[in-house]
Amino acid sequence: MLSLDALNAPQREAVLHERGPLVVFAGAGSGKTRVITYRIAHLVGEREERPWRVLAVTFTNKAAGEMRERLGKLLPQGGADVWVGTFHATCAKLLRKHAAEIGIKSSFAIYDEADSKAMVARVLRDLDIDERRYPPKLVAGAIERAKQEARGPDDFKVFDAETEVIKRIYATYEERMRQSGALDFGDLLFRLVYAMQTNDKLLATLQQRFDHVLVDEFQDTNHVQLRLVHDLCMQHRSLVVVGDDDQSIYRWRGANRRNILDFRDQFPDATVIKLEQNYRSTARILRAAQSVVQRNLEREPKTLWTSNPDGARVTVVRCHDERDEARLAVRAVRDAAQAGHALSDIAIFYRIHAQSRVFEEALRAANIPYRVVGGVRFYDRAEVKDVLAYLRVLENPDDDVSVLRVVNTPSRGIGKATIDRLLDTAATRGISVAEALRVLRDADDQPAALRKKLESFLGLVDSLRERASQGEAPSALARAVLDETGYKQMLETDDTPESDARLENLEELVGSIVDFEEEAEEPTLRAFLEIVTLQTDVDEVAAGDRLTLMTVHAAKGLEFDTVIVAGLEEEMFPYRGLDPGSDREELEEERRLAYVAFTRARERLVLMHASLRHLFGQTRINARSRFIDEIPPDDRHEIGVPPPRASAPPPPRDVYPERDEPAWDENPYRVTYRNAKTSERASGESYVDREDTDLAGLRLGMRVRHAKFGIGQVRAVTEGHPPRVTVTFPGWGTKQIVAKFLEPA
DNA sequence: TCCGAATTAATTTTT
DNA sequence: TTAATTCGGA
Repeated sequence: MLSLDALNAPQREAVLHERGPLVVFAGAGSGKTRVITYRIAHLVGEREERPWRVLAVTFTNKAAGEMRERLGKLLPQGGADVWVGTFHATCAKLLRKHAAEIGIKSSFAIYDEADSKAMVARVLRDLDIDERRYPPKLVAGAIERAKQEARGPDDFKVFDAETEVIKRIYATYEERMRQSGALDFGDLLFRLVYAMQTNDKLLATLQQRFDHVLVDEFQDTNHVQLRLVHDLCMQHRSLVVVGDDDQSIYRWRGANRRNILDFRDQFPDATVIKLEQNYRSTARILRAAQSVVQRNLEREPKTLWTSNPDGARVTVVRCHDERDEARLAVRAVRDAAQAGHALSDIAIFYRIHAQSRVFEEALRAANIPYRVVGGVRFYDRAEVKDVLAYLRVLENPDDDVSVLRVVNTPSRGIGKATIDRLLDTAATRGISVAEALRVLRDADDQPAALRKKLESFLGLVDSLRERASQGEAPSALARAVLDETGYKQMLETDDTPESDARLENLEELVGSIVDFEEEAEEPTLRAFLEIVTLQTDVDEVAAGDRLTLMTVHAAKGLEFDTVIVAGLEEEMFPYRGLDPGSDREELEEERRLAYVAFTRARERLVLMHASLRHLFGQTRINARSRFIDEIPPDDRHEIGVPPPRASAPPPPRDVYPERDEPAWDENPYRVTYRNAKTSERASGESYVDREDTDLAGLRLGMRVRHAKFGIGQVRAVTEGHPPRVTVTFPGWGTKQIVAKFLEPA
């Protein structure tokens, strides 16, 4: 008997919910995963639903893994049969199962973003389109977005000459993908949705397939994902979606918050449950987070509360620059550790990866062990991708992107000229690159030396493929690739520190294949390749007691005793990119991001901002983030270096003594702001801080005149060659202006 | 074909 | 600033 004692009233209601669609708005730390796992346990354990007819979808492999683990505890038997997986893995599974009806090979390769980009580049070449006018990255992005909106090449939205060209590229791209027997990430979802839409029999089959569908992080779904979920559950209409519109931080990846906000329009008979009790954070931290996100206009009304104690006030630390910030962060870490927090329960968050370096240096100097989450992923490393490309070619000879990747790696004298000839042959005859290789090898009009090189490459791949088809283990094949293609030798000959690291990575790759063979139900090469592309995050082994450094995005779903958020300055967080779109939506997403960041903290929240910051080789001076001032003054206390004076020279070095510093909480520079300006800015009227630091003769907040744009207000000053200033002009928006074109007004 | 200099661009990144 | 990509010359 499953005990529901651990659940509160709304949680229990969601778990026991009987019929029809249900949307659960689950605030941060309100126990949403618990609701999903208990509900599944209840369905299978109490209501005797068949586990293999229950589908739970997540976004990340990590979330899926956690769910499966928690389910295993609640449901000792049957838990393993429940379908728990990411959108992509679930679709891949269904696509392989129904490949014949859909008209694809069940051995399809899965292309990641880099592979798609390579494919676009190739199409560009075939169509003789300038790469600089149509950067592959941009075009691949457009195609990806189209697929997220369930639009094929024929439905691609065209509104100018450029999109017309992209549409053409898209069509050819699709053709080449088919030829290569490959599906990209977008295809995994779109092809299934499309197949259901065009094939009634398949639709009927799949609608029968699951009795219950549950979706986690529903606020992050995009259009196809909604369609997929909708189509899969229409028969039984047992759909439970769980999410938090305030934690929707992937709009730029196609996520549409409307999916959760308007769920009741899509499913008019939907039940709505809100989980508003937070079990994670102190009341003060929760208030801080809420007061920021509450300023957003479009959100589902809800108020989180907690029975946890008030806790300490949020610490706001003013720093001189990013190095000072790192130094003070180290102090905050030590202080938290002294208060009994394990390093593994402390994290430093930043808005962009570029901020991590200074922290790494400071932590290394301070001898504090840390790990950086994100950055280059294991399976994205060039050498790993190379070896995987060989393996993919063994599995699927027509995988053009992989063939092109390995054909001259290591170098075997098959250079650009030859590859051009290969691509031309493939394009004119409508065959794959692998087939074109054979054609050229057998062509009498080709130089004998070239034909010999091609023959040796083909012979190598064919013999490996032969071994693969004889059932040789994936790990043995990987070793064979390393030894027989000369890849390993190439690295050994190199004998640089980098090549050593690469060899180590390849050893690790082989090791991971061995692990896979021991654990997987079906230890085939195909299964391994699928896992590798769909599972981009390799779970690092529990690496001891370490501090965590990561972006706020990466922090979603995690929690720590102490959270330090760095770089809380205007332009930085809220971040504003190159052309400052003063988009309301963008600012609201930044606010949600801050909400996510703050709500990760259980006990201590430290917010840091620097008066001056070096970024991308420039010096920027920005006011501290409006998000700080949006926190109720009673819930924060402010420490750190004194604010710079107007026109003051840069503070002398000895203002920041390295030694003999007073303890963290008796900092003599402690200042508290509770003046009129705070409330003025809180209402969004002004970006101007009390700081009057100047640069290039222009000061923050100053009114300036520009010949074309008229009078505006200085929002940021950026040192460099030439110095630039960010100015907001009423009616023109925010512009970056070279300082000499401005004069004080 | 390959290497090093020049040029360019720069959030966030679940799969 | 840095890192990736492109370009030009040997």
